[in-house]
Amino acid sequence: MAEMEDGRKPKFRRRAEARPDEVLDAALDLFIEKGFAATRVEDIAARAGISKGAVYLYFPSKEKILEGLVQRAILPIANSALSSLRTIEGDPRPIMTGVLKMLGQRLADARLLAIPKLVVREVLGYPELAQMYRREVLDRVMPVIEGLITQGIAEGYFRPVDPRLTIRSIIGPMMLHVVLAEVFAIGADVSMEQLIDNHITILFDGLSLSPASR
Amino acid sequence: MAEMEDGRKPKFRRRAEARPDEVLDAALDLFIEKGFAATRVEDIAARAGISKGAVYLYFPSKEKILEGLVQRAILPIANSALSSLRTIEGDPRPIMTGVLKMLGQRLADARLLAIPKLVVREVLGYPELAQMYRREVLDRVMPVIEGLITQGIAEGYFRPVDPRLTIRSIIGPMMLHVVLAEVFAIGADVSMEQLIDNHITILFDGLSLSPASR
Amino acid sequence: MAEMEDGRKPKFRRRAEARPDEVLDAALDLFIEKGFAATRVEDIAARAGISKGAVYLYFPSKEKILEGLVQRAILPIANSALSSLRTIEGDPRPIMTGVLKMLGQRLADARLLAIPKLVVREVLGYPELAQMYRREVLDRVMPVIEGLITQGIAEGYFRPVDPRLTIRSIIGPMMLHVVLAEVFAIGADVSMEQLIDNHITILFDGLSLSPASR
Amino acid sequence: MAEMEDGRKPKFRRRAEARPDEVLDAALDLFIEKGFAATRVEDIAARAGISKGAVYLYFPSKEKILEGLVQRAILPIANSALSSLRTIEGDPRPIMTGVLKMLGQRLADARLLAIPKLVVREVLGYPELAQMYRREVLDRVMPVIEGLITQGIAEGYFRPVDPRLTIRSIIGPMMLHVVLAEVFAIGADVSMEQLIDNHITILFDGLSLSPASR
DNA sequence: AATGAATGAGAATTCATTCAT
DNA sequence: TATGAATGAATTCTCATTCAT
Repeated sequence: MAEMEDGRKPKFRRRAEARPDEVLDAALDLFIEKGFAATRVEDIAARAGISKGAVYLYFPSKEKILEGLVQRAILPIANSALSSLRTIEGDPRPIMTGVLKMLGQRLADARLLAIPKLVVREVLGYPELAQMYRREVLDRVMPVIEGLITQGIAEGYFRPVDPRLTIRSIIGPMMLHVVLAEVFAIGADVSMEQLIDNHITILFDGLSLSPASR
Repeated sequence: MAEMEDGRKPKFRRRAEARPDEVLDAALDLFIEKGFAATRVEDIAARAGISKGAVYLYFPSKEKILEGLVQRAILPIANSALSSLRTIEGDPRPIMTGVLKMLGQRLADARLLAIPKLVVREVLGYPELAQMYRREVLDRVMPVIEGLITQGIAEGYFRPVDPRLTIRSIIGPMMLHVVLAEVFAIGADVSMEQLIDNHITILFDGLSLSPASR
Repeated sequence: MAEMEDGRKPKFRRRAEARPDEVLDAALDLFIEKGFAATRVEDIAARAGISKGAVYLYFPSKEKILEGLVQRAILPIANSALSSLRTIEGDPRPIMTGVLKMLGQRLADARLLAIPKLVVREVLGYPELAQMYRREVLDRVMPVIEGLITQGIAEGYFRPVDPRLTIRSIIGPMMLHVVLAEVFAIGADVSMEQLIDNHITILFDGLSLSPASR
Repeated sequence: MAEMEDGRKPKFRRRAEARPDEVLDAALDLFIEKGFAATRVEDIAARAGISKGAVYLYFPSKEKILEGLVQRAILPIANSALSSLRTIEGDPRPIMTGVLKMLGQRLADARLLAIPKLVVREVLGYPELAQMYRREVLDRVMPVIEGLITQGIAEGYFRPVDPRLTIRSIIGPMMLHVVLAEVFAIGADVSMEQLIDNHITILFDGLSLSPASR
């Protein structure tokens, strides 16, 4: 399509409105692979198929690429099903189960997972990244789950636990699973689905065998 | 020499064998504060009260300081009460509760927590760090907890869950709590004790209100 | 096309031959403001209201813009009243006074003054600029003034001074005034007119109070 | 002295307290020759006989080298004979003549002259340089000369001229001479001494031939 | 003629590591 | 042992210039 008759690669590709996104894609790959600090702007450029200078046409600094990456990832979350979730009457457990499975799917997508990983890794150098992530993602998602808990308690489905703390009991296991797998290569053979199934049982009904079933 | 007539601090610890440890202490402080990459060897030296060159008398490279830090932190864990824990007969729940509280205490100690944080953050650049941490810490601690679960199931205290997955349900909430607090400044007002209490209830008895208590 | 229904400025001067001049105008403004090195070709283009690429249609390099600027400023000087000044008989002092006042006026015009300032500032990088300025301006103007001096001496109006050196005594004060004001912000409240009046008195009659007037 | 037995150049030269000065010397040479912008830090290092990195041991930035250069040049001026000049009674003309000759000598020293040249050339980019030079040099020197004029007027030696303007008539010619010679290569064959002699005549007694001497 | 995306050489600065003392 | 001056590779960012459209 862009090949030239004489076989040379076209040196310029103009009016590429997709460029910033291509840069972000390249950067994400490399940040995942080597981390932010260890990735050179030149590497990003090379992977995006453009020159070093061209990167600076779209992003004023390497740091802004990181920011752009987080921003781009965050946008769709605002519109996600999750954040618009408003529980109606009735048992919140099926909904909560659904939410967990959805989160599980997202965490299984490497390019989606890469963003919070980046944020966590780079928080010391770029604390505003974590603030942004918190504001746009956590502050939207966590209240929804807390709402489910609160409602479940009010309607007599759940024990009178502290919703803010309970959210950690709900999500934490998935997070630990990711950390073990990604950082320590532990449990790579275990699927997120299995984990969620096992976890939901414990979460809702407890680890203890009820005296009745003994 | 130690006369201090001139008012300067006497140079105690000449040829002190504690030097490497002082370097590690200094490094730990700085790695916590600014991260590995952003910490200069000169900063470490300054905080340790020695010269830049002297650091290299004890550690052949900056990277080896990081390694030394993890190694030093890991040693006592091998000998810790936890890893030598062998459950006797009977209900494993009190023991498990004790283990969680002990972990909670450790996570509350910034200098102890700093090590896994470092490992997580630097895993891309120094994967051998994570391997070491896994081998020395996780591979010792996790089987103990898994053992408790397995035993609990065998003795009829616990539901027949998957022990390897269940460990994530047990520890995960504490980890998420740490991440939320440390990275996103969420829930700084919540104490680890409160979290553990809330979590233990759910963990053992489930979120659901048992039909009996309704 | 020139309808302006959309409210945008119509692009008058299509293919205008005035373009190079507009580029020079823009460049002069910016060179005055920030200096040659600190001015980007893109800035010049923006101020000239054209694209970066278009600048290169008129000037093959940034350096040639500088050259063009000096050249353009120099042309009218060759044809100026000054250079065609041929002293007639009689007292050269009124003429010399007139010349000084004219120079004073020119130095007060920022855009005119900018050219020698540029030449002086950029002489190290572009010595040919200084040569050009010398050839076209100084080598035309200085002999005229020297001629006035020589004639004044010959006709008995002036002391038998060295005309080549004396020209420095005539023009120097004005130049120092400009440097003090422009570079060091000294004497911004003093007008060139005042300076010239004060200077002419001294120049013609000396600082010393004549014995007669004592 | 520093030669090694095997003939290799010594790589390190330690505890050189003269280093900053050597860097400034090297920088001055290069700034004179090529200007500030066109001089690379690496060039300075090479000429100072050290590595690029070593320059940054002594100066935190290229800009600070420039600043240091001006600062170093300025220091002795505060203690110079000129600034401590306090006229006693009597004819100020011999003193003024002496001052002019002293200034003339200074302007003839290329390394001394280089500083104000630098300041003038770089004022746009580093206006604080000009402020410093003004504060430390001009604001000390100019009042002294103005004082001479004022005193000369008060004691009846000088015409009632404006001292602030007259200082331009006194110094300006020397400055123009320098500019013509340095920038435009005009009058390289004329010595500063000749200029001063010619100028002093005009300055004190005027260009005009007094009617008496006609 | 005109555009502006793209290039790439170049320069300042940093810092882990070395080594003369 | 200890120092800290010195090194130099590495990296970010800039901008004059080119050229496909």
